[in-house]
Amino acid sequence: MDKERLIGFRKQIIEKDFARLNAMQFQAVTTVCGPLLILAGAGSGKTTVIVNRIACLMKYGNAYCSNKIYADFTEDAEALMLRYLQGDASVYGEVKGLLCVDPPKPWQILAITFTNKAANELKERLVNMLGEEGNEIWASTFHSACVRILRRESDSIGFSSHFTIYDTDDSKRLIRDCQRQLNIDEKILSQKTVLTEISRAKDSLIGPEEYSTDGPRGFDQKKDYIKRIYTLYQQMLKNADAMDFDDIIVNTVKLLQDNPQALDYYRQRFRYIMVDEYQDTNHAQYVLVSLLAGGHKNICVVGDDDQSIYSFRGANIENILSFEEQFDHAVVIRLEENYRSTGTILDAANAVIANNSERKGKNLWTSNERGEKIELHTCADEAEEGRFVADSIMEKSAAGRPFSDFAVLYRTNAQSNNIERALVRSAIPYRVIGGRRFYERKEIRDAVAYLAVTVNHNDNVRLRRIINEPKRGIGETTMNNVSSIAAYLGESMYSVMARADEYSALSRSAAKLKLFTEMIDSFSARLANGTLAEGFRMIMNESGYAASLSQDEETKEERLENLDELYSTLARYEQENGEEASLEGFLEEIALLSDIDNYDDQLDTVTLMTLHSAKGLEFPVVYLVGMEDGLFPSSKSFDDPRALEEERRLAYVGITRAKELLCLTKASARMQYGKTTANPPSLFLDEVPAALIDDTSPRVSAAFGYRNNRAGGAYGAVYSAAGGSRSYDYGAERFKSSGGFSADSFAPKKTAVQDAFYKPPQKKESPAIVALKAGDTVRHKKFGAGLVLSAAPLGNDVLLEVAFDSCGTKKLMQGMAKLEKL
DNA sequence: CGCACCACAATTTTT
DNA sequence: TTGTGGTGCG
Repeated sequence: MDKERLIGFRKQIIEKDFARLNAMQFQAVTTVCGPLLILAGAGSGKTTVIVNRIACLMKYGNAYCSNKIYADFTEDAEALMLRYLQGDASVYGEVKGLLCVDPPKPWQILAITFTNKAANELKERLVNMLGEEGNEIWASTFHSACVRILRRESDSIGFSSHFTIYDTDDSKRLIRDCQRQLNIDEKILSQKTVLTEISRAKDSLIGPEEYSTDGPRGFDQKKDYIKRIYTLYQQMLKNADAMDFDDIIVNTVKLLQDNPQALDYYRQRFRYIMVDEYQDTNHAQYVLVSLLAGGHKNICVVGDDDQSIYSFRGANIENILSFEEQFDHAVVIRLEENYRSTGTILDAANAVIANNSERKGKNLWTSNERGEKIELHTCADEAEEGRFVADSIMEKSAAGRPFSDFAVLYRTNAQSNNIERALVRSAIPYRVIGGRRFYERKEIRDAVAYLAVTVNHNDNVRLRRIINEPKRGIGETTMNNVSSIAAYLGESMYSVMARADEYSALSRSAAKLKLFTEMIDSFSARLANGTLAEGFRMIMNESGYAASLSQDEETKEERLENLDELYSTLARYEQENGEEASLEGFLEEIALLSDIDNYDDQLDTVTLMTLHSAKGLEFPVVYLVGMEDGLFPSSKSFDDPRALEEERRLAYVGITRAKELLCLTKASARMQYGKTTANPPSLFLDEVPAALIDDTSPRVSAAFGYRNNRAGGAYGAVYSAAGGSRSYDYGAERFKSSGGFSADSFAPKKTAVQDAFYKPPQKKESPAIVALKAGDTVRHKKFGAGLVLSAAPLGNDVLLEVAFDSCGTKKLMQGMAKLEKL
């Protein structure tokens, strides 16, 4: 009937449905046809837009930008629409046909993020909004989406469907093996160089054959070496039925390029594609996205060129800068209203980033209040910097902020040390994200290697890793012999080991080798009998690995606890996946897992992490420490303007993490690599308008140094008495998994039967908090005896002020401090 | 083959 | 300062 009226109604209904969005967000949500670039400034509600855009697609298809109508527009229909418009949701089922134009099935939507955490959050929000249908949307990382595709299409790419994924550490080992096999000295060419060079080549979709040996001045010997290593490396991966992270993308691209049916299938399948953090994509990922979007052309990318901080890893900022040239008829929408930070913080961020030239240009604004000035504090050295931060946190926490409000961000992981030390002294609960990650720990990698070899006997890198761990008297030479024989016969190392007695070169260790493969065989065979977690326990016990860990008194507790953690992760995985659970599946999941994925914002602790890890997060109070030239910006960026711009983007990321308060600190002198250096103030400090800064540094010229104004400097004086305690383990203690994987039960009795060894972890009860009041005397593990001056309840804990005989008055959280009442 | 000792290097790292 | 990896001896 009246087409215009129907379309008008439709638009009104959609507008009402998304009325919570601002104008730009609304546009971004409803522009669903064709290429779209959403430039989303920090804190501009990017995730909200992504979630709502998908919801909009599911509910209305492309109704907002289409004139199609699939139903008769009767008077009844008009009445229904009116009712719906007035808020009567019960008629949705009846009006749906009128509102919706070609809605996609949930599995036709592909939403790509960079971290598992982001993917899971997205999924969760989609399920909240759309119900169970949300679960069927492909919301995943580049890597897991590609793995899914590759496993399905494994026949056509020459891998098995259960190929192994090698992470950076595995890759490094393999590179080392290749280098040794080719007799290329690591002094001439470091593994690191080779690895980044190969990775860079893969990012650019350059295979070993095409890899050029030409440098700027013709033939380049190093490049020739790299080409040879690259070739062998790929061969070895293939033999091990393994792919590294880059291969996962590269092989998917290859599959789509070489296999028209596959390309066609996935183009049909993914009608709508969204890519988050587009500024971080590399060339291979760009090609992948273009291939997939080549059919429907419904490609929406979201990103912020000002937050591109991963170019050192191959991210290509050009992808986002020239999106409009790469995708015809692309629409660009800018989200510039910031909902996160105070005006002051935002002004600072804008002022800093304005110094960059390689950018799309964008000006964030906010209607939030101005807020407080940005605090700048100069400290004498890094220890004082830590104390300043700890003290400031203590003060604000006493005023009622939970510890989870605070984040301390730094340029390099090494900087966490001083901060940790100071936080421990004040008994402030904290956790460090990144640094040495859980899955990078030796015992975890070993344990995982056992599982990997049990599942895939051809996993040579992992096989070599555990063959002599614990000691089985099988060394490098033996394994090299095995490897040569295997290469010569074209068989796997594992099968050569299983028949070791047939080869004279292996005669001396044949028995040991056979014993090992028989053990692994028996693991594989028995794995089907019980739960995976039990299987893990069995493997750890019978391989002797768990027992070997308990040999070292120094480290056994922590390491066994880490095994506990892995056991729990496996048990949890099993619980979540039920029938579907498999060891292969578990290994894949953890191969694609990162540290930030485990970041739990529910815990009431201060968070310490690098600026890089902080991207995507926000905190009410942010400390940006080490604002010094040479540290941040890093000295390595001094002679490269592009690198310096990336550092500046990093500063921008850091500043925009803060919601309410931002505090910048620097130290006049800092111990780096065992030497004390004096770094000038960071270039970026000058770029923040002075009017936004409140400088609380001690009022003596920093040039005179720490010694000269010790007496006058507030912190120098207060803290000079606080020396002493070197150990700083109890702050972290709280975050170790507790109890269960009892160290004692791992006593090295190798013959005893398994069961006694590896007990699944159990929760330890937290010690009851004894009521303390002013006047009580207490004993502290490190500080000794002291008198309680005050006790004030704070959250679930009690803030104590204690005068210690040995080191003066300290503020402590009772729950953290393990005090003994005397 | 295993262990002890010394040399050396050392941003950032979503997968 | 920290951690890793190579070398050389028993």
